[in-house]
Amino acid sequence: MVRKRLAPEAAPDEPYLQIGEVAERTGVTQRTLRFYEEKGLLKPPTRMEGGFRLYSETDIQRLERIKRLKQLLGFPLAEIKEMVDAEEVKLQLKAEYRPEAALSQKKAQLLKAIEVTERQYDLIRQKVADLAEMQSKLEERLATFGDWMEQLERQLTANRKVKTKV
Amino acid sequence: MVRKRLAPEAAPDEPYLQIGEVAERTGVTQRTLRFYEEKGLLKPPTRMEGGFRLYSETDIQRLERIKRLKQLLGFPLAEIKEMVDAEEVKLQLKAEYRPEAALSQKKAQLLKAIEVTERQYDLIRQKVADLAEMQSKLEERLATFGDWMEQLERQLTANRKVKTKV
DNA sequence: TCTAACCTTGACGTTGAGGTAAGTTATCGC
DNA sequence: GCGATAACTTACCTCAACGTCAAGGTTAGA
Repeated sequence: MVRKRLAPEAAPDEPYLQIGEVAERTGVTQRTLRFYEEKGLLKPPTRMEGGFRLYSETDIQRLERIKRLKQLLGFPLAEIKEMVDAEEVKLQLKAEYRPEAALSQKKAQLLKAIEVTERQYDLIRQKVADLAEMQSKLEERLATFGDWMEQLERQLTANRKVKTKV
Repeated sequence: MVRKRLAPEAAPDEPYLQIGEVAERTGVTQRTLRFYEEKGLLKPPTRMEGGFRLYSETDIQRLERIKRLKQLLGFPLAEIKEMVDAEEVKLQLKAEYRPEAALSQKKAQLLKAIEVTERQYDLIRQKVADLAEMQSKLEERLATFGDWMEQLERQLTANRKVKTKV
C-alpha cells in the first residue's frame, strides 16, 4: 500500500494520474475503476505507451460524481450511468459551441439533455420531500422518547426514595 | 394471477391475509416475503392449521416500512432490518408500559432506542442536506439550459431569415 | 369427495457489484 | 540492464437479493 514511485510528471499541462493514485485519492479500488470503465460509467482513459491507464482531472471529477450519486440515491449503476451521461451532454454542448453548422441538431441534443435533467430533478425533489417527512417523524419520535425518559427517571427516583425509607 | 378464492373471512376481529393477497396488495413477490422472513426482516407470521401464512395488518405495516426505507435510502437489507427493529423497540416499550418491575432495564432499552433513532436521524438529515444541494444545482442547470435554448432559437430564426433573403 | 387454486419447502439459477489470485508486462531509479 | 514496485488482463469467487422450477400438501366450493 505504500506508494514509492512518483506520479508521472512528464505531463506539463494537465496532471495525469495512474490508477493506483486515483484509487488512493478517491477511495475506490482499482478493480472498481476498471469495472466502471468496463460498464461504460467511466470512459476509457488515455494510456501510456505500455498500456498503463492515465486519468485526467475530468475523469476523476466524473468518478466523484458517480460516487456521490451512488451514495445518495442508491440506484443501480446502469441508472447512475444515465444520469452522469446526461451531465456530460451539457459539457459537450458547451465545448462545441463554436461550429455554426448543425444548429437544429444541437437543439435536439439540448432538448434531450433538458428532458433527462428534468426527470432527474423531479426524482430528487420527490426524494427530498419523502426524506424530509421521515426526518420530521423521527424528530417527533425523539421528542416522545425524551418524555418517556423523563417519566422513567421520576419513577426511578421515587422508587429509590421508597426503598431508602424502608 | 387471477384470484378466485376469497380471503379467509373466518377471522372476526382482525383481517388476516394470505401470502398471495399480501403480495398483490403490496407489490412485492411471495418469494420476497418468505425471503424477508428468512432474513429476520419480517417476523414469522401466524399460520393456519395446514401451515399457510397469515399476515396481520401490523405485519403489513412493517413490510411497508421496509419497502419505504429500502426505496428511500437504498441500504442493504441488514441495515434496514436494524432500523425497523429500532422502531419496534418503541412499540414494545409502549405495549408493556405496565409492569412496574425492571424499570432500570426499561431505561436501558429506551436509551438504546434513542441512540439508534438518533443515528438514523443524523443520517437522514445529512442525506436531505446533500440531496437538497444537488437539487439546487439541477435547478441552476435547468435555468442555464433554458438560456441556451433561447439563444439557439434566436440563431435559428436568424438563419432562416438569411436563407429566405437569398 | 373431488378439484382448481393456493400454499409449502427445497434447491438451484441469476444479476449486480465488485474481490481475489495468477501470470505477465511496464516503469523508474540506480 | 536490473530489481523493485505498480499495472495489465483473464478468470474464477463471493455476497446480496431475489427468480424460478419441482414435487407435494391445503383449502374452499361445487
